[in-house]
Amino acid sequence: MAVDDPRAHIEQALRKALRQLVPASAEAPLVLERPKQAGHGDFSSNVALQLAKTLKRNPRELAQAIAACIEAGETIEKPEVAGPGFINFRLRSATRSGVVRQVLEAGARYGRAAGRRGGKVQVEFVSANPTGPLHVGHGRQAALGDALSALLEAQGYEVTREFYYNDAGAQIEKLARSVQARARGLRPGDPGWPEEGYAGEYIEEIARAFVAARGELADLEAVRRFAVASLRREQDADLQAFGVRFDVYYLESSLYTEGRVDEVVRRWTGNGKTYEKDGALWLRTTLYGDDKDRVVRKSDGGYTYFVPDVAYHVTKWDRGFRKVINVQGTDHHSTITRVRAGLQALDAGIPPGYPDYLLHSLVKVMRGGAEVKISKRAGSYVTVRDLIDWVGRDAVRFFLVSRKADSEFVFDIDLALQRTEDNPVYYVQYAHARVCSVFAQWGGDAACLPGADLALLAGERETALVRRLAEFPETLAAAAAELAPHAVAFYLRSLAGEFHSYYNAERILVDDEALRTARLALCAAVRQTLANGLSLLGVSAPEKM
RNA sequence: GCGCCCGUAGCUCAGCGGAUCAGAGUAUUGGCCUCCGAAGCCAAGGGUCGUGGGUUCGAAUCCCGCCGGGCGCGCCA
Repeated sequence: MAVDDPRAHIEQALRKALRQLVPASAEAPLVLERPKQAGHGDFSSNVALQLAKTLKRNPRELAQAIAACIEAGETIEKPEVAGPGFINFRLRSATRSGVVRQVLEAGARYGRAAGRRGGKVQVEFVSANPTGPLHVGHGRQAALGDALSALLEAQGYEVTREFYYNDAGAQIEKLARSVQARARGLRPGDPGWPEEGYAGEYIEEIARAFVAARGELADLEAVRRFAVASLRREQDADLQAFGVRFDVYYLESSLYTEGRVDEVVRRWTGNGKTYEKDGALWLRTTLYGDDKDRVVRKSDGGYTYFVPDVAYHVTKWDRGFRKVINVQGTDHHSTITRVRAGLQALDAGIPPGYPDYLLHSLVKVMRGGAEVKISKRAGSYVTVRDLIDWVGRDAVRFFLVSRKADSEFVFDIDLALQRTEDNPVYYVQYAHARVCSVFAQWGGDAACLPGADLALLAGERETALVRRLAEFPETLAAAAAELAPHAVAFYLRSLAGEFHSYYNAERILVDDEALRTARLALCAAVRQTLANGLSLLGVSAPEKM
């Protein structure tokens, strides 16, 4: 019986060879890579290249010496030396295809880091002000944040998804005044229209609803409550339609009412980290890498926004989150240094790199060859709801998470509208539906699949598929560690592509029972892996399309 | 001006703590359904990896300069 973990097997063999040959360097770190080219085997080690310099030996000869120490067995073939000194390992086909059985046994758990405890993690994302509907930038954040959360859960973390609601402050004040003015019949730009008021149509809708509910227009506080409640409802409905749920909604106003903002300032001052200048209170953030000190309390007595921001992060720490990831737009990157500095200045033992950030570039929406400007204040922007209505939730989620977070995103509405079938999500979903269709056609009992003779899966395309399946767990681990959910989308694209090729080249439901069973087992493993990956991205895995 | 990020095929983008990548999709062109779903497959053309240096046995990948683009540089949030 071949081993279940070929990587560990090869590492052991390699380590043993090193101890024999170069005892002094035998404990050097071993990195086994997956060669990109199929001809280079299943695993590759560059250890000879790494050691060549310190040992002052020819890398290729060293590699050959190491390879000569490793014998072929039932798990691997005899390793080969290639290029400047790589040692390439090729698995026996039964070893390689053993992953099929692992997938079938693990089911929905395949790809997850079994038995690992990562501790508590909080992922904060979206955190939109309740001053308007969610725009496509929020959509990107929702897709990224939710996928990242799922990835971290798969790595054994206990994840809390959190939405920080700014329900206090000037933006909300502006919202209330805008609604009030609108209800009084004013339009944006009219004399008496509030400074930088919100001009979107939703303001008028809220104003009409407020009047219809017989609200007292002169009561600005009542208008504020009504407008905030109304927009929160709308945002919640949009998020629900997007398939994103939050565990905690944290209200900024509670930081004030619970005295947490004052407490932060007291501690800074008590630690001697503040000073008075020009009638304001300043924090010495330059002690922690900021390029200038920051105002804490303005000369008018109010706090600057970053104080509640720090107070909020203190609650994260106090709630026991030692790992926190904030998903935000790159336009917020300057706040990173400030928030971290504010936390440092508390002398509370919070590490300098706390919290982590996943920053994403803005989404540029193109329509009719022109950019649609995204701006809350302008009021004319594409909303998450628009995107969902146009191309469907699955396509929006997959698309928005298919790109590196820090690359600028061009979302072509016309393309999405006219050619939805070009969206890569359908390609992946189609592979899943195809497998389902094969099984429907077959109509047999899937219980026989785990007993399939997997050594029969030795064809070129079967080898490629099986290798790809084996990469899934490490792909997820890397994506989680690098905060890079897009890697999952690219992986699924590749897996689906290899399945489509296989499907077109080979018939699954052949007459030979043993071969048919083996191929069905492979298909079942592909289906399971596709479903697991899509699930992480919040995308459905349909049986029919 | 300063800081961070980004320049890879016509277009949209992967690859980037060196070596075993010049890559994917799309678009263009040509093939493949009497046979498990053609929303698919196979094949072809298409790029000095912005540019100029540097380090190395080896650079799309690391370092520096320049050019081009994005985002920040408030006693706004």
